[in-house]
Amino acid sequence: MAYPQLLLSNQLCFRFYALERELMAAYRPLLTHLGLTYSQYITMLYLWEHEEGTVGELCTALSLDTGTMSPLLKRLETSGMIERHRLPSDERTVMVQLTEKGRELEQKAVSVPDHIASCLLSDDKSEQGRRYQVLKEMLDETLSQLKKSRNEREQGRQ
Amino acid sequence: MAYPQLLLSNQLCFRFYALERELMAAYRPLLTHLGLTYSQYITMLYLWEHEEGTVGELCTALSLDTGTMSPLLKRLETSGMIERHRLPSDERTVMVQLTEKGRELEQKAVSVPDHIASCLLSDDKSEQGRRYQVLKEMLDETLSQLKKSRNEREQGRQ
DNA sequence: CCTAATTAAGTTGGATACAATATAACTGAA
DNA sequence: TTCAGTTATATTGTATCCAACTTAATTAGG
Repeated sequence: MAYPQLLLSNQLCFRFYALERELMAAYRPLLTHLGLTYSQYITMLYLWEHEEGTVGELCTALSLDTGTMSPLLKRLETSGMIERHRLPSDERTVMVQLTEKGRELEQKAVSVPDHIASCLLSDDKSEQGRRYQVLKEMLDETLSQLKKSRNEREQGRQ
Repeated sequence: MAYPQLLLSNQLCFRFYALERELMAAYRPLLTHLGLTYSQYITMLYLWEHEEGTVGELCTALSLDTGTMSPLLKRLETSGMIERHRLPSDERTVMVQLTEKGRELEQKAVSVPDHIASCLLSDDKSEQGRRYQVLKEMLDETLSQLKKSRNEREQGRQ
């Protein structure tokens, strides 16, 4: 091969790409049991934490586009987990709120993180907690660096 | 909040999810310039490395389903990057090969990894290489652990 | 030799993602 | 006051993803 930087096995990014899908595969059976997809699940995580939020706040918190969020919320509403109401003070803004059914789902979701953790951690549990923490920090750093690069890129285009 | 394990900010998985999409956003303008999406790009990476491969080999190498791969290859064929031929020795198997146009695209792709690296690394370049290596290893470990868990899960179901 | 099981790709259907566009509501400057 | 610009959300179009199913070809057991 003429270009070692083009080898799949050398690529950090392919690891992220593959890992993300493998993670989703780990979540899928657990979340299917709750009647959720992963993006619906993190939307519910936000709502369990904040009780309510506008579409814009959800988009910002989950780094998702309205083109993803709007139909997703429509499906969550159809399945009875949330309600949507336009604010009387500003009819453009849509407030998303948990229904009783949506609130109750939290109980069934409590075991999900532990189950996922057991898929992520090796049988040898020693040192795992610390590695977990180090990995978290590296991901945060990488993510903020990527966002910084994107901002600079988008500034440059204007 | 009653359940700290359900806080978005505590979740390792949400970091992976967000990071993967931020990475794709970094690739998008570069790859659009080549007329590729990310999954088409890694398909080309495989082919630049191996010159050819069956649909099954590509699915295995990229951890993708035929339901993703078949239409993707159809689009790469339409855009003139690859050709597909069924093997005379086994008419079920489809061999994917680079066209001349597909081969030539490699030259234009050479700069992509460096560009992405510059988005990933902070301005302070000291120690970055080592951290990069540590991160790679942690991702590999995590990925193989996830695959192991999935195998055990699928074994258990049979 | 023949059919049942297996294998390799392709297709279909549902749900993301995101760019680009549309729509409706709000804001502000002349 | 009015309308040009902005803002918040929704919609449309293209491309993934994956589960489930289909089709065609090969293999293997009787």
